[in-house]
Amino acid sequence: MQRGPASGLFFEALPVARLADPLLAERRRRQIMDAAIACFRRRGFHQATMQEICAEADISAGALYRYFASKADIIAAIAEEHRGESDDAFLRAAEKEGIIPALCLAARNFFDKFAIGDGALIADIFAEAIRDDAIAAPLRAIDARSVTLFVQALRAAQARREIDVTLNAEDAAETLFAAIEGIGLRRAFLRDTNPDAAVAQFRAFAERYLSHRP
Amino acid sequence: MQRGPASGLFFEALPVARLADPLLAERRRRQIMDAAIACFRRRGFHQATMQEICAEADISAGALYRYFASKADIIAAIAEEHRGESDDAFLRAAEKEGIIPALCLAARNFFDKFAIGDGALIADIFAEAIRDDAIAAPLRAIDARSVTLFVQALRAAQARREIDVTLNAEDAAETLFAAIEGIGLRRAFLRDTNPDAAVAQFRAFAERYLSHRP
DNA sequence: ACCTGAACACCGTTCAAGT
DNA sequence: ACCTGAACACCGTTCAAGT
Repeated sequence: MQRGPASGLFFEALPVARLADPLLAERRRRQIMDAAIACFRRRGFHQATMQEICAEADISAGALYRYFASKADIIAAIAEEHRGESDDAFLRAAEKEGIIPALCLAARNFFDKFAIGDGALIADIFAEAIRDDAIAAPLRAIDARSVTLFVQALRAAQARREIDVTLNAEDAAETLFAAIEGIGLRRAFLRDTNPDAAVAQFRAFAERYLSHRP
Repeated sequence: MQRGPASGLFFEALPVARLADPLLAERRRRQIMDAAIACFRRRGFHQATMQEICAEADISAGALYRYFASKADIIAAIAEEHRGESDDAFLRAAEKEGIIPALCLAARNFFDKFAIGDGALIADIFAEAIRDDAIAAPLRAIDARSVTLFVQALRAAQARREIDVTLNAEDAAETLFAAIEGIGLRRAFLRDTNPDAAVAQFRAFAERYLSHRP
C-alpha cells in the first residue's frame, strides 16, 4: 500500500496497455492469480508478501507488475472470478428442482469457500470493497447480475405458487443474499464452517421466509 | 505484522505485567484507543500507520507498546468495546415494547456504525477474527452473551404468543444475528448505509421470519 | 517485448538511553 | 516507572539494465 510519487494521477497508463501478446498476458495473469490464491489461502491477503507470490508464481517482482497494477488489483481479479461462476448452475436448478433447492445450491457454493479456508479472504474482500470503490465497482456489476437471476427465479416460483405471491421479489432477493453472506461470515467467526450445517440453517430460514402467509 | 526474534514464545510477559499505576494505564489505553479509532475510521486498519496513531495520541511508539502488544491487539480492544454496549438497551426494549422493536433497536445500533463509516473496519475485524483465534476468542465470549439475551427475549415473546411458538429460539437467534450482520455488510458494499432503510429491510425480514405459521 | 533484481520509500516493533 | 526516538528487519513498488 506504500507508493511512489506517481500515485494519485488520474490517467496513469495501466500496465496492460503496453502488452503485446494477449495470450501470454492471459497465461501470466492466470499463473499469478493461482499463486496469489495459494498464498492468500495460507497466510491471508495482508500477511502474504509479494515476494512469496512471486516465488510461488516463479516470476520476478518487476514482471508481476506488468500484469497487475498492485496487490489490491490481484484481490479484485480473484474476487471477480469467485463470483461469476455459479450463476448458470443456479438457473438450471431453479427450473428443474424449484426455488428452495436452487437457493440452497447457491448458498452451498458460497459456504464451500469458507470450508476450504477462504473465510478471512472473503472478509478482506468485503473490507477492501467497502473502503475502495475502485474495487467495489466491478464486484457490484457481477453481484447485480446474480441478484437479477435470483429475482427472476423468485418471480417464476411465485407464478408457480411455490412461494408467497405477496412478497416483493427484489427485496426478497436482497435479503436472501444478505442472509447467505451473513451466515457464512458468522459461522466462520464461530469456527463452524461445516457447509452442511450452514446450508441447513439457510434452508430453515428460506423456507420460513418464503412460505405462504396465513 | 513483522516481528522481532522473541515472537512465537508462549509465555512472553505481556507489557501490562510491568505496569504499576492501573489508573494511568487505563487513561493511556483510552487515549490510544481513541486515537486508533480516529485513524482507522479515516484510513482503515491496514492503511493507518502506528506513527499516525502515536501522533494522534500524542505519545511515542515505545510508550504505546507498553499498553498494547501489537496493532492487532488494539483492534481487538476496540472490537470488544464496540460489542458490549447495547445489550442493556435491548433487554429493556424487549420487555417494554415487544420483541420486534427490540430486535430493530439492536439492528439499528449495528447499522449506525456503517453509517458513520466503520463498515470497512467491521469487515477488517471479521477478517482478523476469522484468521486469528486469539482475536476471535474474546469477541466470541461477548457475542455469546448477546445471543443469550436474544434467546431469552425470543422465549419470552413466545410465552406471550407474540411470535411463532414452534420456532427454536437458539436457531432463530443465530439466524437473526447473521441477518443483521449480513444486511449491514452488504448494504455497505452496495454503498447504501442509510440506517433507516437498513432497519426497514431487517424489520420486514424479522416480521416474516418470526410470524405465526398457518 | 519481456524480464530481472537491486534499490527506494516506506512499515510495525524493539531497546538503549534518558527523566 | 515511564517515556523517547533512532535503529532494525521487514514490506510493496519501481526502474535501470539485461535478453
